[in-house]
Amino acid sequence: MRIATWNVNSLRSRIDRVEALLARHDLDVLALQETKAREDQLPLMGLQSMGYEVAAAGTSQWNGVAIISRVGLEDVQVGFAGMPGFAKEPEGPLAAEARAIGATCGGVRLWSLYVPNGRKVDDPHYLYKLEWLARLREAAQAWSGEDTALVGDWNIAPLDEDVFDMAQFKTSTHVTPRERAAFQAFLDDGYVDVVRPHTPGPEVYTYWDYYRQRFERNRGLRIDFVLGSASLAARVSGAFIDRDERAGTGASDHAPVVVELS
DNA sequence: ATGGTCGTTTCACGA
Repeated sequence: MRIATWNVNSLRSRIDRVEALLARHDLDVLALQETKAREDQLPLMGLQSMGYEVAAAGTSQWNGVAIISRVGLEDVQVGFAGMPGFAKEPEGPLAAEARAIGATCGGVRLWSLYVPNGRKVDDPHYLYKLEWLARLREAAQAWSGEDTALVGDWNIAPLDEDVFDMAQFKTSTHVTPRERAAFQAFLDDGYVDVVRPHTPGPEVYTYWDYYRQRFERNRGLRIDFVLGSASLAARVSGAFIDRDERAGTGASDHAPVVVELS
């Protein structure tokens, strides 16, 4: 079975690329983030004709997650228990955000995750990000004994080598000790980064900003991950980052990450 | 400190 995750940065504007990606890598399951579409807006006919089912949640604006599968799509769940919303004002109402969708596909429990960006360290979104990750960790502890994959855009670069220039991130989110500790907590609970062992070499970026020709100059970040529970990690026979998908015009700013399971 | 580029039921905002 072959699974993948991709921050597509608008599913509607890149549906042709999604269909090509599924075919090119013979994918059984594809988790998407930043779909920027409500479920009723999705162009599904092409996917259905290819034999895939789709589960999605989101708005037309900037968030949204989806799972595309041809090996079953069961027990779909939008959000996890305890997932916080974001309050625009202190004590204000919590806005529900479509940042997580889970489903069982081919016997694997897969979660497509779009971790909050955090914006600036002194922004309320930063604490929201940390809270969101803490609640996800609590939920994920209950799933660690099964074949579980936590995949998506984590908006954290866990190691200095995951950043093209740490000096440029001195005051930025994505690299702060608290964010890195939040990521490490999943590893402490037994989840495994199943991609890194299969991508030797110092440059393993999955994201390059649209500004300043960052891809052409290979100035990127590694922020997209597939974390597997122990039993799932034992099934991983290969993995790669599809850099070619990021090249040229009309690309998402993220590259897909593909994992092969035996 | 600033600005650069995408995508969105866009002339502003989030990434």
